[in-house]
Amino acid sequence: MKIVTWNVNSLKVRLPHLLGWIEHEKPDVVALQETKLDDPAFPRSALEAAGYGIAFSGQKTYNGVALLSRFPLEDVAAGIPGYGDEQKRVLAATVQGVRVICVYVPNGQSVDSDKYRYKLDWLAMLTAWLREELVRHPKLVVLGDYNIAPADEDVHDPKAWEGQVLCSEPERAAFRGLEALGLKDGFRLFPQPERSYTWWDYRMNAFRRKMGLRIDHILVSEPLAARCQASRIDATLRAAERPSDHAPVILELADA
DNA sequence: ATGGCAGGAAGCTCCTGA
Repeated sequence: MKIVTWNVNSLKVRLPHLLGWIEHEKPDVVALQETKLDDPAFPRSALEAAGYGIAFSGQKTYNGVALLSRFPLEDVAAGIPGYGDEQKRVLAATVQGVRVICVYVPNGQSVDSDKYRYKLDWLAMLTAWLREELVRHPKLVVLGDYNIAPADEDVHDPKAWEGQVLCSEPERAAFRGLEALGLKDGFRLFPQPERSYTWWDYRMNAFRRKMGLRIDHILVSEPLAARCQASRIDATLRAAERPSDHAPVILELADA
């Protein structure tokens, strides 16, 4: 099973990119973030015509998550239970016996902002929920835009980013807290090229200058880690016309 | 110290992203 995550930064704008890419890459499961579409505007027919079952939880202008799957999406659920968050950032479904949770972690804006506080609170709620989910669903994948670069090797200029949002120690501690639940960073299960990033600022020719961060991740529970065969970032789309500022991350899982 | 770029909604500018 090939599973991917991609922050599309507007599904309306990126639908042609997505359709072309899934036709070429043929993923089985796709987790999308920042669809920025209210549910009635979701491009349902185009994605169904491409051969995917779909689930989505969207809102106008901001946030919005979706799951596409070539296999049936079962037990679809949006949001973190018991957490009254109006922002559409979480969508879960079971695919082929694997619980798949798509997450769009808050950005945080800057470490001295209210949004940073919200980000850390949100991550604490996510972690508490996933601890329970792992009991119910030992085969668990949590993938999406985490808005956290877990280590200095995930940052093009660690000195410049030290202590900044996306790289700050409390955010990294929250990421380690997820790992402490038994979740593994799927990308790092395999040798990877240096300067592997998933996001590059639109400004200052950051992509061409390889000034990126690795902030999109696919975490897998231990039973699934044993089934992982490969993982990579596909940066080709970042060089396209009107690109998303994020690149897809791909994980290949052996059949059970 | 600031802006750079992009998308969306609104409406001739601002908010958010990361």
